[in-house]
Amino acid sequence: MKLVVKKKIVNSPDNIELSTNHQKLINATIETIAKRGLGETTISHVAKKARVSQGYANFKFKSKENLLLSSLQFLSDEYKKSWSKILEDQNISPEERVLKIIENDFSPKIANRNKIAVWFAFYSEVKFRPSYLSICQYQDEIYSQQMEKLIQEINDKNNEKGLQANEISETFHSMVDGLWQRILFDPKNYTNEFCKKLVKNYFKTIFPKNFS
Amino acid sequence: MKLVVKKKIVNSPDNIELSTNHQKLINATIETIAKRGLGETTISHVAKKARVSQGYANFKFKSKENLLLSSLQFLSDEYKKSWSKILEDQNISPEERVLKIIENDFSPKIANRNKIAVWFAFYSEVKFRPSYLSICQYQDEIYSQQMEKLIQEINDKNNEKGLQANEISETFHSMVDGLWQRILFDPKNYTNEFCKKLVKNYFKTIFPKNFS
DNA sequence: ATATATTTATTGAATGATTATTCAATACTA
DNA sequence: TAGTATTGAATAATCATTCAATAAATATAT
Repeated sequence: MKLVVKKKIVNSPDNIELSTNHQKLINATIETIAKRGLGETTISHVAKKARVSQGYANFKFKSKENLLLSSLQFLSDEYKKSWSKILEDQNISPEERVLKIIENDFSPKIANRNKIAVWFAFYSEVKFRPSYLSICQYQDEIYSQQMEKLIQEINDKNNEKGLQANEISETFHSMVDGLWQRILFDPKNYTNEFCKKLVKNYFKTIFPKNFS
Repeated sequence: MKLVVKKKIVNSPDNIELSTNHQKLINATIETIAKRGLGETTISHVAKKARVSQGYANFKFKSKENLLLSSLQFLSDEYKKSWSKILEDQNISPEERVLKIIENDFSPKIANRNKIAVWFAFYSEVKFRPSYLSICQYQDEIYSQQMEKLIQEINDKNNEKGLQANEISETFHSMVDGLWQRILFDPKNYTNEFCKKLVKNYFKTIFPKNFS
């Protein structure tokens, strides 16, 4: 009756057919939220998209809430992995590293309207669900810490403006969050390239010698 | 059975007892979203908080959707009024105007965790409800336009960095949105004063001569 | 190998709770 | 008295969750 596919192969978010049911359901959840919003996301929609029964989805994740939480965790891990790679890369100057982080933050894989809509769906619940908040906070915190360290390195070489690394890092971080929001609201004007340019220009203003 | 209060007096969001039923319901909606989130906001909760019957809330606004929309419009108008006042004020330099706008954007009345949570509740639906999007877009657009004009004035006097007014204005706008988000996530570290400082320092960096 | 037993994975229909919406009945006002 | 404002109980729809039934996979015995 049911299409039988090979199981337990890989987590491949892009190829739903090759994933485990666990991963299929998480991907389907993210796609459903991107398409309909959190409020209109039902177990039934998700199960249909993942090609499993409604009952199974609930059984596998114990509750809808747990499925949503797992999906947020997946998104967060995915993002973290992408910039961790940049930080692990050794032979590279802090300036280049900053530029690569900007490229990553506004790459189409990260900063597209679907993904951002999903992030905002979870953000909007952060005040009411401590479990969502802690995932988002944790991510923010390590990102901020790493970024501050990086900026400190640049600052040590060449700090004309007398600004603290912490301030620059917070400002940068806020800018990125704000620009993501603007991609959601007004993707025509806020293209990924335009956003990158704005952020790069911010660094040029702060460190004219380092970012030409 | 029901407490009778004087009607049709004033729109006073802070004193629910003195408002019209229309305004009472809008205030109650905003308070309920702030307390429980959009997903857990029911007509029944709102009606209870506004001290009217559930049926009446629906009758008055024709639908829940319409009540939510009216509440978003109210929030948007409230914000717009506060900065329009600053723009209308004549005898004032563009620099002072910018500073006043920053003060306003991070005043406790505007940038508190409850209000921001409500904004984010609506933001999260913007991709799926064109009516929400158009209210948010319209607000953003006029804010951006006015801000750009203001920065152009400053730029004309003293543009060391060779940056375009448009770019500075977009950067500023993104920073404000991003900082609001951070007040929601991490109010301990992102106090209103800290946010103001970050934004003011941005202007100092761009226009060192104008913002001392 | 083949048949059978046991365990695990998956289904889908039933349940019960929640909730927007309707509307006839009632209270209030002029 | 007529008209308007407001109620609250009934309705119908939606949905998360449960669970007995079935299918598939694996182990065991022949």
